[in-house]
Amino acid sequence: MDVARREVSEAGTPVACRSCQARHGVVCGALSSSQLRELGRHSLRRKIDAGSEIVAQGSESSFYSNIMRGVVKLCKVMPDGRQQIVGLQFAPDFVGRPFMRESTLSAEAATDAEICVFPRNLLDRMILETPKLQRSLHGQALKELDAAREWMLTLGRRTAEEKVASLLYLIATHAEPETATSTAFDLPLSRTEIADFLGLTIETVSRQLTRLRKSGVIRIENIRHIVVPDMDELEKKISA
Amino acid sequence: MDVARREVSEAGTPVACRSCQARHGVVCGALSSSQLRELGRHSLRRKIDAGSEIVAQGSESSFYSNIMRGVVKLCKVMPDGRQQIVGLQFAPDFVGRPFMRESTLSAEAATDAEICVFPRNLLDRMILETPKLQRSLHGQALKELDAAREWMLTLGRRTAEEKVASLLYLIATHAEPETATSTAFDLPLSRTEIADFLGLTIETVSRQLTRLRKSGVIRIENIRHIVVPDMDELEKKISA
DNA sequence: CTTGCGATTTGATCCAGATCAACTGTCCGT
DNA sequence: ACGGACAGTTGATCTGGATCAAATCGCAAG
Repeated sequence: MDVARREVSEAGTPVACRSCQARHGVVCGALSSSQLRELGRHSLRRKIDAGSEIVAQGSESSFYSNIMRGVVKLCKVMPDGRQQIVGLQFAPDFVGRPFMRESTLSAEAATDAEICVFPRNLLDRMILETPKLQRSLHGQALKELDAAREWMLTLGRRTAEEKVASLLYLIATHAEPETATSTAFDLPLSRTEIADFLGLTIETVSRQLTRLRKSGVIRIENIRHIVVPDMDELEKKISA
Repeated sequence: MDVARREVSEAGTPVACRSCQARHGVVCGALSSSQLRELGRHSLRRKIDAGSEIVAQGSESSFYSNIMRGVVKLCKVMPDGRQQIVGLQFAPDFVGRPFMRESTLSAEAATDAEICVFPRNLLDRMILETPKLQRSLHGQALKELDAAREWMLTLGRRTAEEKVASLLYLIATHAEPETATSTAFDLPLSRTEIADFLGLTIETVSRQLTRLRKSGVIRIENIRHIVVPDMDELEKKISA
């Protein structure tokens, strides 16, 4: 038994995979102690710089991960370069597409992040053996599906101002308490990324942001930090 | 044993739920004979007219269904009436949202359809008891998630012409062989529904359709029937 | 402190798609 | 055959957001 693992067990915390340790994600929470130990033996905690790719679109990835800290964006790009962010993931979400070899999208760290990486083969086997894990991942897939469909409404039918308000609301709601209260938070995305998430250009994102600022719904403390004095006012801007 | 069920067993086909019979969906294919018999005892085959609602947005539905025939559209509507279709489902897809009481979207028959309806409680129990079923539904959820994200790219980044071409391609690819070859098919959606799926107005849908017709990519045999002489040409219009 | 460079904001103009308004089927029921 | 009610098409015009073009900000390197 190596040092890192012994430390965890001896500390009295539940035996966890070596790299996730106490911070259980969608995966670790559904495993038995022995599975956790086995997964831990083959997993690796990795720091990822903002902007670097975790999985490339069209590639065959041989691993899955759990987000331990930070924000991950899921992107699709067209051959001519047009880009659409199709999802944001926060700790402790699972990143990967079970039951499919090739990824149809890329996963990229939006902020500096830490992820727990484990081998695809091993987890695929565990999913088959562990109904509770299957259930857990099924649950996350359904949650992501709900979010994707909600965003389809935003993309297809909301105005630019409503789109920007929707994004701010999403971030305010999902950002980690460490970096945010419900009324102030750091934007994990650049203006370009916001535009690619909302199906807009950076110019209209910028304009709508100053519009919301001038109407008193938000304060822009600095380029990445937003204060929302009254969440109800923000919610009204979404008109839903 | 009632007549309908005896007929099925005696015909030598695998014992199936009474109403689905030989046409197994995502659910029936994953159950044991005895489960199939139990589910069959509590399920009901229903004919649904085009346009009528299967599940209402915001309601607590006490049943799930399997599509046996026809096309079902999943809709979201905003308080002011703006509407977005967030998915199309074809036989033998499963309709419902496991693990959640209240539906965040409505499911409505786009064409005349037949569905196999079964009680929520019973299926929820079976999911818990039957890893294979969980796996099957997990698979469908992931498939829908992929489709939703692909459509997010369409909604956010494609032009009106590309959107309409994307829709035609989707229908050509998914329509049932009975009503379609790869190059000719019936549209399961009205112009209004197409507009609500693509985030456009009916007028631009109509204009882009005649544009595609005039450029020779499609023929409009009648308002609901499309012929695609060369699928590659259609695919080019999607630019992806 | 200055310079340089990428990110953001702001301004001026353009245009794809929305809106408004006829017009044309098509399919009823009488 | 006729009329009326929809569903779809086509045309004219308008506009929200895109595009093009400068500022301005922020910040790291010298």
